[in-house]
Amino acid sequence: MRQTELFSKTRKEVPKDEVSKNAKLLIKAGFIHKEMAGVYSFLPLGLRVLNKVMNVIREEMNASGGQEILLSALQNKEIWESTGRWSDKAVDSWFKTTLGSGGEAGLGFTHEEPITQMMRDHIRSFRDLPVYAYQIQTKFRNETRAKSGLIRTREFLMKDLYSFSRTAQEHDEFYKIMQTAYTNVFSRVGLGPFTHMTYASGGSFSKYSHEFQTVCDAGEDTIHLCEKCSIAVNDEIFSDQPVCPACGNKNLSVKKSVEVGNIFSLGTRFSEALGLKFVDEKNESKLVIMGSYGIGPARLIGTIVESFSDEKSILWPSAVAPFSVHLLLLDPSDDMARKQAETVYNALSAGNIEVLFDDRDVRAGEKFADADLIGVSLRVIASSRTTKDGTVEVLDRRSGKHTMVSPDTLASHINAHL
RNA sequence: CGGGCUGUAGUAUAGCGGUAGUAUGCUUGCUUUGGGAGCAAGCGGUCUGGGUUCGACUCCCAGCAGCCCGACCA
Repeated sequence: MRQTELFSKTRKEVPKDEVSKNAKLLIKAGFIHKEMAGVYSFLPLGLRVLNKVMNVIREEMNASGGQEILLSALQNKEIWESTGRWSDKAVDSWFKTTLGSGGEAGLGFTHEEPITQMMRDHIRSFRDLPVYAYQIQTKFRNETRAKSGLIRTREFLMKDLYSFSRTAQEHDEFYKIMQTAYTNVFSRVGLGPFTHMTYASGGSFSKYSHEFQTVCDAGEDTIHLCEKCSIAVNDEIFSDQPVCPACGNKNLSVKKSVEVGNIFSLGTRFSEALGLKFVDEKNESKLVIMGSYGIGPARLIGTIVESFSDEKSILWPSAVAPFSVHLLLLDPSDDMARKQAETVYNALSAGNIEVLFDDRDVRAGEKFADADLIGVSLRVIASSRTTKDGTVEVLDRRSGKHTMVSPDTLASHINAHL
């Protein structure tokens, strides 16, 4: 993509109402737009990152047997009444709205109820199970205090997968598959080294659940981490579970962290309330065993920025970078340099390498500053200097190494560094 | 939801009960061209509603919005 055609702008100063590093940088670099407190829109650059994150998640969910669906955001009050979760006392973060016809509807903050209800149409026999369905969809939670940029918002995307199993054993097997899938997701988006499976409260569903917590100063959670096992215990249950659940280590270190994912065993809480049953091999009617598994893709982006940036620049992990290469043309008025840059741009694009081409008529300093901010790790520079011997300069921001590369071998050089 | 703070050009800030200033941005021109360059001219502003006052951006009240601390986070 040519930067002259990118409508979003970088800015030198950030609006004073942003405090968190992730929101500051993402707004400064033109990835997101703040709509109101706790509500952000995605601009072209931000959407590219979001799509990459969502595709990583999709690939892992699909590989685990998940089938993608899309449930409605508007929620039927009656279904929620049958599980006791419609009242504002039970759930204080509901956004509710009045229908033109006079009734009430809610904007979904999660989807256990509607999917359980829906599955009654599709699950009858043990032959129909197990079922694993997921969606990536907008959730609404009326947080009394949004904060931390993309980490805690009122409207946010969530990948939520729901599992429907015949037996507790079948459920447990899938639960472990999800643990692996989640580990893969966080590892692929670059957060693996800082992300730890964490024992946590099961909320209203069960005694315990598992969270995936990324150690990060911007986090709102506190965990007790076993450095040996990379497993942690959430502070909320630490009094019940004061040692590492895997090795019994008592020397756990206290860390601030962001909850980037969680997985719950739901048992029959929802299948019972909504009557989701199946007939087993012996013609006996049984309740379906359920689980739910969530990841917030936008929160994940916020956490990635918190983890891989300084005050002036982002450095995206390559799997989620908006582009693979940022091509800078430094002397746009030099015909030779422009021609070289155009040739490189066309060649890389033809080789299916995603290139952001800074073809703007602005000074080198501004291009460098913007490129640092936007955060693509591989930078290719064409200028009146590089036309002299026909090579272009490649900077790998991760290592800080500059290399002069001939345009013929550029594509393979880049593929080797992605 | 309790407590606190703040609303001045697109953005960031200053100031004052009496014609609102600076930086940045944007427009135009000239000069520049490997780290947000320089000069010149121009564009653009007091959250909303009441009150006090001869006069309110400034003081008072309310509303709305935003931020911070705490509580909450299924």
